[in-house]
Amino acid sequence: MKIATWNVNSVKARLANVTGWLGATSPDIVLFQEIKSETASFPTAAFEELGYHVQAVGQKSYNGVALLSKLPAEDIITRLPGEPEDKQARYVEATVGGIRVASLYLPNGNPVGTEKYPYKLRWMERLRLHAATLLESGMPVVLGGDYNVIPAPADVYDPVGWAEDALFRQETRLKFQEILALGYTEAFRALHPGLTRAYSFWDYQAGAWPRDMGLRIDHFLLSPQAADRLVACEIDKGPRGQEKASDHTPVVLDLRAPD
DNA sequence: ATGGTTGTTGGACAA
Repeated sequence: MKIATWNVNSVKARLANVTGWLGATSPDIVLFQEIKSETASFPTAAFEELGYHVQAVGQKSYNGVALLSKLPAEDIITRLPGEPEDKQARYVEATVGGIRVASLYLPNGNPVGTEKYPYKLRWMERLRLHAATLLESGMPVVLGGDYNVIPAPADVYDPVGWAEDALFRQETRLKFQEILALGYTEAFRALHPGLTRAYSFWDYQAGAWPRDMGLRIDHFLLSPQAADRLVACEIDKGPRGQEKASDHTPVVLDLRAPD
């Protein structure tokens, strides 16, 4: 079972790149972030033609997530619990093929010192509480998406320069570690300990892509029942080098079939 | 080098 996560930075501006990659790669489940589309205007038909069921959760201009699946999605939720007044479209979760899977777009949090950073930390605490609840089900759980978290110095081209950024500062990394401490496995690092320059995002500015000035901020967190089935987790840098690329590139998880 | 780029939208904001 292949599951891909990809911050596409506008699904409409990226439609040719995205459908081309899906046609070639054919993941069973696809998690999008930053669709930048209202739910009603999401290009559902283009993905149905590729054989996917489509769950899109959008808003005007910003944010937005989607979950595509070759098998039907059941028991869908479209909000992260815990702050009902939060209307930002950042979360969708469903059961597909016996796996509880989420597409999440964690707040960026910059600039630190504005309301954006405490919002990020509150959102992370809500995710921690919900992730704990999900473990109680005993189902395999896969939480994939753009976490806007650089977990460790090896995951950023310039750790000193990024020390106080909302994606890397100590408080952010500790909160991410608290989620892992519940019993979740970060799939890519578990399979590639010590690997450097394995990035999933390169800014559009200042030649970040040709200079390989990247960040690893797109992750899969796996419950123990999902981690037991972990086969592979790879970053596909191909799409980032294409014309009209997103600033993120897809990460692909592979889980073996249950015993 | 107080810069640079992309997307939504139709100016300013988010990343």
